[in-house]
Amino acid sequence: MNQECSCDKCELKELFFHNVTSKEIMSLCGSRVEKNYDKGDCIIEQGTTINEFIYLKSGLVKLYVTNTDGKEQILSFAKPFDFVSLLSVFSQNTYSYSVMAIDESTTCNISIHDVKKLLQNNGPFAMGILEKMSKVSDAVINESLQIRKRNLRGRIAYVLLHFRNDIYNSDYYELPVSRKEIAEYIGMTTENVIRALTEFRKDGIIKIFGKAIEIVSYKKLVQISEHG
Amino acid sequence: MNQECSCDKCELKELFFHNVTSKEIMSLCGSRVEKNYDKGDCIIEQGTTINEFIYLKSGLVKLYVTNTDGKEQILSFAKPFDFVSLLSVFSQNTYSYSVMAIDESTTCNISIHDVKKLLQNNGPFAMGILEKMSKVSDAVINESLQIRKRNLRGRIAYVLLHFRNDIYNSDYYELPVSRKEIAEYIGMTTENVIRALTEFRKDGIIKIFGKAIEIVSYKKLVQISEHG
DNA sequence: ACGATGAATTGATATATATCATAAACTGAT
DNA sequence: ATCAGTTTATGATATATATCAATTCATCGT
Repeated sequence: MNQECSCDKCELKELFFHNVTSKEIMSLCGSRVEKNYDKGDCIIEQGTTINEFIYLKSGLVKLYVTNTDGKEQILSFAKPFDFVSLLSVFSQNTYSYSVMAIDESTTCNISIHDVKKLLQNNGPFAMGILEKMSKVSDAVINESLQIRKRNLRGRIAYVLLHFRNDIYNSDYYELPVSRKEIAEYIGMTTENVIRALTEFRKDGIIKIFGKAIEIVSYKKLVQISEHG
Repeated sequence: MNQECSCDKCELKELFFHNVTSKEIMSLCGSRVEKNYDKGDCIIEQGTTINEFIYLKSGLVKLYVTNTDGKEQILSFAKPFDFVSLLSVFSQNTYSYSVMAIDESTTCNISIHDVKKLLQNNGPFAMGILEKMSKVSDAVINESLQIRKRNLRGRIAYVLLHFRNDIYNSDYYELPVSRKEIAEYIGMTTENVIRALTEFRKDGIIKIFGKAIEIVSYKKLVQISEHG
């Protein structure tokens, strides 16, 4: 809460606002708050009022919407340096999706009012935000298209590669999500997610130890992702 | 090309940039070009360099990507006041999707360089763009989620209602797209799109005269859209 | 250590959707 | 008016996915 301001040392600063001087960033410091979340903690709840601009300093989160029938659809997984409260911030008063930590996470929260004030007065800062926002939206939309054009096996391969390449950079990793959550992400049933994983295991493409995955044949996984 | 500048009279101006003075908009006028397109004309081709900021003054367009296997996925339909070259403009050098007129359309094109220059110097203008961009991205993402959670019948009902409510504001309208394009939009086959339409017709929910659709029972269509 | 709850798994079956084949209706160019 | 190509339409069949049921496995709190 009242921590010593350390924004000028923040390793995230330049990534976001590479056109903005240290001094300008510092001006946000007064209202800046860091928050820690455990796995499973809710960071943003769909429907609540937006009054902070939130980005992820460390950890991993899922963005999802809850439908009227109670079912959840996962929009995207966000990793550090991704703005978490990005998509709706400038167009709506309330969040149209929820965000939950799927790993221990730290966010940096800034009063939306202060961000807007800075935007008005600082062109390069505005450009930085626009660029980042454009990138994040693009990524979410592209992800959705990628998933939609694949069948079950292709979708599972795509997800495994997504974690491999975009999150963990390793052929061995712990899935940060349940089979059910993978199902909610790719729009298929939990049972079929499990069946596809089992198939891949039986074909020697991956090894499975509970939540841990080892990619044995990266090549085959890419092929399945691309051609079903 | 060299038309008399009439931006101050442009009815679109205030919708986009309600915080920006007439004078500021005028500063863009030098590089502003209007272009007309016939139905079927390509406005933006996926992969080409982005050097203009394009928005739709009148008409109707489809945004789509062409996959490596030649198949097309329709992202969204855009109507006047929607930015057409929006999503990638600030994050990429080339378009990641194509835009085609599906009705006679007019666009207003502004040099992207000039827009960026104005953004740097004009906070309220930047805020206006941010808001609009946020809204458009939100809409595209939401559309995708809406479609994904429905089955064939629900998707068709959703699409018919989309044209009804968001584009034509009438229970009777001419579909601006082929059955194949509807299929590319909702991610199902052309045959099944046709079958669903036929079913609705046989059930007395809609009437079909070629491309023309008459919604007979709005209520039932909503019900199908919501509960399959 | 215990039971309780939810997660992962597997199989049998039902359902939805895709594919393939065919034909009629429509469209545009000559 | 005619032909070629495309769109719309319909049926038969194959395939993919969902649903339902039952079981094991893991995890959490008392």
